[in-house]
Amino acid sequence: MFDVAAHCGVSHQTVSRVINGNPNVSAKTRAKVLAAIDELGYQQNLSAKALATGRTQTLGVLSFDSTLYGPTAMLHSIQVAARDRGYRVVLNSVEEISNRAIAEGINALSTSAVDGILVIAPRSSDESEPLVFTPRVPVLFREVQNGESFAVVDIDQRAAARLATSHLISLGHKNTGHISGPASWLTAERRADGWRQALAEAGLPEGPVAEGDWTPASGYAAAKQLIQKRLSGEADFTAVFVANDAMALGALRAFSEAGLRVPGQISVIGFDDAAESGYSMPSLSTVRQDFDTVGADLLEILLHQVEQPGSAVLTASMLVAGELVVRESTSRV
Amino acid sequence: MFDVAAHCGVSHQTVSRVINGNPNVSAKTRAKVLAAIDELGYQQNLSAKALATGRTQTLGVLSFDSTLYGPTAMLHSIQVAARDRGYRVVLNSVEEISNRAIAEGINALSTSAVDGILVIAPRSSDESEPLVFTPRVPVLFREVQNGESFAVVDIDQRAAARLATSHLISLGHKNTGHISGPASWLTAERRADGWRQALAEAGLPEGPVAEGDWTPASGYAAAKQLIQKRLSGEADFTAVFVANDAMALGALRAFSEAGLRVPGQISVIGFDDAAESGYSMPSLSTVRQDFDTVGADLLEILLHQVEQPGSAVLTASMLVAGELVVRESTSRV
DNA sequence: GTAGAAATAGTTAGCGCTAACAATTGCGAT
DNA sequence: ATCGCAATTGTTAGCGCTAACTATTTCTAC
Repeated sequence: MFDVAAHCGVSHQTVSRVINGNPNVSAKTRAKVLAAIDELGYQQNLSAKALATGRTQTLGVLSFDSTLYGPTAMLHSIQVAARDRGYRVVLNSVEEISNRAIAEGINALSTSAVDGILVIAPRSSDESEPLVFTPRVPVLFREVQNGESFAVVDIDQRAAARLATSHLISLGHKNTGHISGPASWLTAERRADGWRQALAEAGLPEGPVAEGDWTPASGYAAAKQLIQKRLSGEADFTAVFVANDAMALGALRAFSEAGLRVPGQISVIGFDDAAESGYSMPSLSTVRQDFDTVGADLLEILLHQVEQPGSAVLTASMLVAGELVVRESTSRV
Repeated sequence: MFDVAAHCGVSHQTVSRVINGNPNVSAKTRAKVLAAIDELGYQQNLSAKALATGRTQTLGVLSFDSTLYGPTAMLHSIQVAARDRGYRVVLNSVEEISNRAIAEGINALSTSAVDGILVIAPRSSDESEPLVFTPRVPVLFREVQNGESFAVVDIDQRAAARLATSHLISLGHKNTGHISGPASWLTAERRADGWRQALAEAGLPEGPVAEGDWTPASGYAAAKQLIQKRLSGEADFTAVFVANDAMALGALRAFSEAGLRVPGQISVIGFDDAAESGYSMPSLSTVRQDFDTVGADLLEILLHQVEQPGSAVLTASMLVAGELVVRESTSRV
């Protein structure tokens, strides 16, 4: 910066003013400085700026170590939203779904010179050890455990699961099973909850449940378990709500291999509306999650706290509704 | 840091030494300082450290704006590898596949206080405008255009595509079509190239080609085009090499709707080995890409340049082979 | 007991930038 | 021509840290 200043005979402060768009610089000087910057290929040192201002124009995002559809789609939305708002993104991810891992991840990010932290990593259903961390910057969660009072913006998982289940019920299904995500995930728990609620509201019994790990392979295995229960007479069902599309795709194959026609004998509905879901055979009915809206809202709220530090922290939760997408895999009984 | 020093009656430099693991501190002093740090909840200011040392322990990753399997899997691998090596990751992504966008992305990252930059964004097949940027830090590419002399580590796209095509040829297919990725992607071009090479080596003619955009929807549409050509007698084929699994899934549906049995009448092979591919009906033969190896190798080379700045820049390209995964969608003629 | 080396701790300067204030310039009104 | 005010530009200090040096203590060998 001093080089640039020397090169065109002004003070370093004037250069700083030009770079930061300060209006109190004459057009002539500005042009001169700009030319010198260009000529010398000068680039601002962000560390020094951060040290002087205490702001880094960088947000930390704590995500989850996986290539699952949900987390990656969420990350992508956030990143685009952050860039639109002029913020950089530092990425960190947890390997494990637990409060301890999340607290560690937040701490790691908070030493990373960020102005705020967004936690989009899935939360654990284990609420025995509370999440404790000492935030130096605003922290915003996409998902919170019951009883936590952090601000949240998320898809309304429970309501969306109820929507899917109600769709099955409206088609006349009296016996609906569920293939859930891992019990350790809060999201899995909430989707299972929504399924249970919808059945209870309709006065219907809960069908058989099997647990998967979100992968197609696990959905395939879980569906086989359900089929086994059916064959053994332990439990019957004519419809299944699967907690994500990837597992639903695996389940479709398991049903097909068992000679059960979908939707003829079994209706299947998934969750996510992944790109593939419209092209399976049969194509998959599902619930679409609008990650872009959630990402934009999360960022909006976090930046509000970052940019107006004094203002009240929003604790009201904003829940975005899921959207039912009906395709071929569900039909009347 | 001065607070911590005052709190336990040492100099700030001693605190700095403790934090940075300098051995010239007595065990007693170290314990005292550590206790004070803990008590005061002190956290190091990364910006100040970066300013003083000129190093940030942060790498910039330039990715591509999408939720496509390849880019997200690659990003994930890199991020894990970087964390293992003690580096933070700043994420930036291009919206468009072009040299101009990549150069802009690199420049944006290079002002972001990073020690090195990894470009995993797909490259354009348009080589008319060369990629120009002024690196202040080491930059490593996953993919380079012909004639560029930057270091590269990548899956050997051409060889992997040849592998897939040779598999079809070895099953006796004399007429193999191709559903390609967007012509603007270098990767798509190279996969198409591999397909062409394999056919040429076997002395077979090139079957019909249709272009997609990597999505299942586009694969479905492209397959319909091929089917149309078949019906009109314009071109016949008994096998198709599809440039990624997502499009292949769409193609499977298109063939099924047209009453063409896979693999009975048409063999289909994809590329990627996405999680879903083992559970489609029929399950998809494909070529697996080992992103973890590529990610780890990329990081290795970049960090070598970052940490030993004087050393020779590796320009030799390391190409990782794809692995053939044979499932149900391919069979003998 | 003492010299001398080794281990440990403290002091000073400066990384590149911005905030706050001080100094200069330009320009219209008198 | 002179004044006063606004528009510009310059000066100084300091953000929190580490590098390089200097000072002190501790230990060993004689």
